[in-house]
Amino acid sequence: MSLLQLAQSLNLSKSTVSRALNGYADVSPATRERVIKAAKEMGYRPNPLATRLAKGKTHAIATILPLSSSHTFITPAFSQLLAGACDELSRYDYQLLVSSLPESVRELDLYQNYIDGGMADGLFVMRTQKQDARIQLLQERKFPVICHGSVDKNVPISTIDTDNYQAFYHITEHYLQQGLDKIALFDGPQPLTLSQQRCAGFMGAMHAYEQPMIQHWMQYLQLSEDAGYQAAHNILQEKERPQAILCANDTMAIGVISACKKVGLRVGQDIFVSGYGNYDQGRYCSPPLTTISYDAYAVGKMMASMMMAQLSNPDTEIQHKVVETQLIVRDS
Amino acid sequence: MSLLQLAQSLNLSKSTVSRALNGYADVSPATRERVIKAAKEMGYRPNPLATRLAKGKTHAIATILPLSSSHTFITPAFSQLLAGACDELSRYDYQLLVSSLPESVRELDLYQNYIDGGMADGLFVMRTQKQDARIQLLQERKFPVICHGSVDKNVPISTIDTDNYQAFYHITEHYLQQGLDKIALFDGPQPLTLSQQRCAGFMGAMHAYEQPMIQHWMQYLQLSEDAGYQAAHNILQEKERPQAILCANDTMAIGVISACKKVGLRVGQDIFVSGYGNYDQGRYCSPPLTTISYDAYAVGKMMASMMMAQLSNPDTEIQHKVVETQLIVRDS
DNA sequence: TTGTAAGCGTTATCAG
DNA sequence: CTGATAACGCTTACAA
Repeated sequence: MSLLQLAQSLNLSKSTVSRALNGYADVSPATRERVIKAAKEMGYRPNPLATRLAKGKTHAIATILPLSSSHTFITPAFSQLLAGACDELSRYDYQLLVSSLPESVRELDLYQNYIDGGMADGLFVMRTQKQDARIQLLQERKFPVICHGSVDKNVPISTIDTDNYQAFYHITEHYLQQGLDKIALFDGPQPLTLSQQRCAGFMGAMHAYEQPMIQHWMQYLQLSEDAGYQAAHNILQEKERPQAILCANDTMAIGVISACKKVGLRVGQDIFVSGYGNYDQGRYCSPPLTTISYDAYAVGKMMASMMMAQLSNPDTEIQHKVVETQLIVRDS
Repeated sequence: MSLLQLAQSLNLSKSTVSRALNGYADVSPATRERVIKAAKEMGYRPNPLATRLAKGKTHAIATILPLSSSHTFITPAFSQLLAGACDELSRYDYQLLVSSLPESVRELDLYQNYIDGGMADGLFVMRTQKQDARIQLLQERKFPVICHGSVDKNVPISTIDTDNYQAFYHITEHYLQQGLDKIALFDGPQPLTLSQQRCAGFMGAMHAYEQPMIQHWMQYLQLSEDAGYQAAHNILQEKERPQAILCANDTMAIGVISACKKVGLRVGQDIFVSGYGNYDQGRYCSPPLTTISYDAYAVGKMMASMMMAQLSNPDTEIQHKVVETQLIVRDS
């Protein structure tokens, strides 16, 4: 059932029917009613492909999964974020296009594809980096983007992120106030802006409390259990060991806890460990993990609505949203 | 840069250029080479919307997230599955369309939308039910579908699922062989085919070992921690209590373990608990959870390739793939 | 208020 | 082998 068929069955032209259906003003109430009624009866559905071709909009926002080759898959936080984005987009009749990065494809090529491929009206970029080639590319081409993670001040792209600095300042302070001042930081991969902010938060607190920092206790690691295990295992061999280890996410913290147990330390007594993200795995590990929590679903929704705002009005002001985090103190 | 522009710059017609680019035979090698070279130089990219409109194919497969209103979000298994599907689809230049079910929308309406909305060439249906209205709808309209979960024998739709019967037969047998014969089954929601198969597997083993089953120890529950906790808490009040509780997934099992601890039972000694899915949360809970594992990423890939097969040839035989599971015995 | 006709960027059918 | 020309189904000036 196409627009043409519907129009013919009503003895009207395609344009009139189109206008009636799309709520344009210049169509008589009587006609409009007739059209709408017929459309409903005959079960007419506009072909979205045709609409989009005509309008030059795809009504889709794409995001590239940070996964699969590394076999780490989606973190719980990311899947909540996806759900939030999905829900919000659907309110605007937009779709979420999820694509993965196949082994054989270079990441930038995939972005390039989206830029001049016309498959999406905008892109969500996750986990920004300090000198992010993706951002640079997208911005040069003026492709609509919302980032999860910061970008350079002079780059006119809207972003959203948790308050990484504040979160790590806070948790550092938490341990310091308990008299634990020998603290290690197992940060995320160095290029990520979130890692740098967390590091800054940690150092900020250490400075404020006039605590010395031990260089090789501050490490940039992969966000994996294994990386956490290895690094902790190494450090804990030394004569002097930290009283607390702050990890960049819960997964890494789980690995650190294993290493602590391995060398006979009681987590929550001899040594303390914290994570980030408030994943299930941390809630149920032993001892339950002290962590930093935030509402990833809400972040996803926000990314979607920021995107919609930008698409509907390209002059929308750039904004950098900062999301509150919450320290969840458990037994670790 | 459109096809027309490219053609003009080469003094050729659109059709010739199109044919050259799409690898049709009836174009001279010289021309083809010239066209391909120019296309590359000028950075020509076909507009996918136009291609799809002309071809009548969207090159997208949709799936509807089982989530968000319930705020349970995506299970780890499901996100791995998504990643697998995504990866495989991309090899065929297909996209994965992820949509959620907004609060205000009826599930069937959303499916209806996909059927006559022309937004996707096929649909992945997850967690089939016994009398599944979605399946019925899709099948009536002959919409291409691959199901995760069984369907009625006479319904001509391809499916893939883990071997639920076998898995639960096996784990039941595992406990029985250890002399634990008072076993409870906390199954998933009754309408799900997977619940019924697991129940059958459990009963099969109990029969084979000539063990009586206790009716009210066999319950259909939500796949949530809370449901597990409540149900276990109730049952454990009674004078006679089970020696083992088989749960429909790891999340539920976590709840059951909490309840056991609450009433002072030592899991792994006084009572045993198992899950399904091999989620992280089970690997790290205390004691580590005995569970049933399978390769969800591979399942996703398979669903994608089954879909591709069906789309490329509608006469492809219906198949029902069964995926092996693996019993992972830990301390619970 | 309605209709005509020209796009949107491809593919596909037929002549030549 | 190549080129018109008509789809695909919709939107949108511009006329009437």
